[in-house]
Amino acid sequence: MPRIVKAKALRGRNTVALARWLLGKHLVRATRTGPVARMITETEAYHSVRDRACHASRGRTRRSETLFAAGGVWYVYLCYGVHEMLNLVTGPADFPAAVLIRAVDGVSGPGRVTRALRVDRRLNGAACAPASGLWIEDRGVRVSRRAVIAGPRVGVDYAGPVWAKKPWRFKLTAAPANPD
DNA sequence: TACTCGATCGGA
DNA sequence: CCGATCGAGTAA
Repeated sequence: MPRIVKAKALRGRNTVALARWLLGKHLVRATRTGPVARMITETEAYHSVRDRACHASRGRTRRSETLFAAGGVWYVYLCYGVHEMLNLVTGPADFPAAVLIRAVDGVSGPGRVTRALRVDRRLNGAACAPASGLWIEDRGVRVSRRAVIAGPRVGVDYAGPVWAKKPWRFKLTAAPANPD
C-alpha cells in the first residue's frame, strides 16, 4: 500500500543519493476527479552554493530563497520564460539543495512534466504533502542499482566543466518490476 | 533602469 | 537551427 513520503525523509540524506532514491517513487497530483499518480523516471541533483549549476550558487536571492528552506517543499521556477520547472527541496534548513523532476512515466522533459500535471509557480514554497495538492508516494516499486543510469546534467554547460560533468542526472533504463 | 541569458520545447 | 517569452541577476 502507498506510503506518503514525508519531509523528514528528505532532510537527512545527500541530495545526490536522494535524486537516485526518488526514481520509482510516484509523483501524485490532486485533480477534480481525484489523485493522478505518475512514477518518477528521471531526476537531477542540485547541491549547495558550491554547485555552479545550482540557483543558490549566487547566494540567497529572491528566487533561490526557496532552496534554503528545510527539505520537503517544492521549488518551482520559470525557465526560458516558457516552462515551469519542478524541484523538490532537500537537506536541512539553510542548506540549499533540490532535485529536479525531469521526467515521469510517459512524460519526458521537465517542462512537459509540469504541463501534464498542471504545476506552476503557485506551488513554489508549498509543502510536498497532500495538503498542497502535490506530493510523493512510495508505492513499493523496487529499483535495482543496474536499472539506473547516471550521467551529466542537461543544459548546465554555463556552470563550467567541473560542475557540468558531475554525474548527477539519474534515469531509469527500463521499467522496474511492480510489486503485488 | 538597461541590459543579458537561461536546469526547454516545438517547429522550420 | 532558431524563435518564443519573461523574470532573475548584474551592472550602473
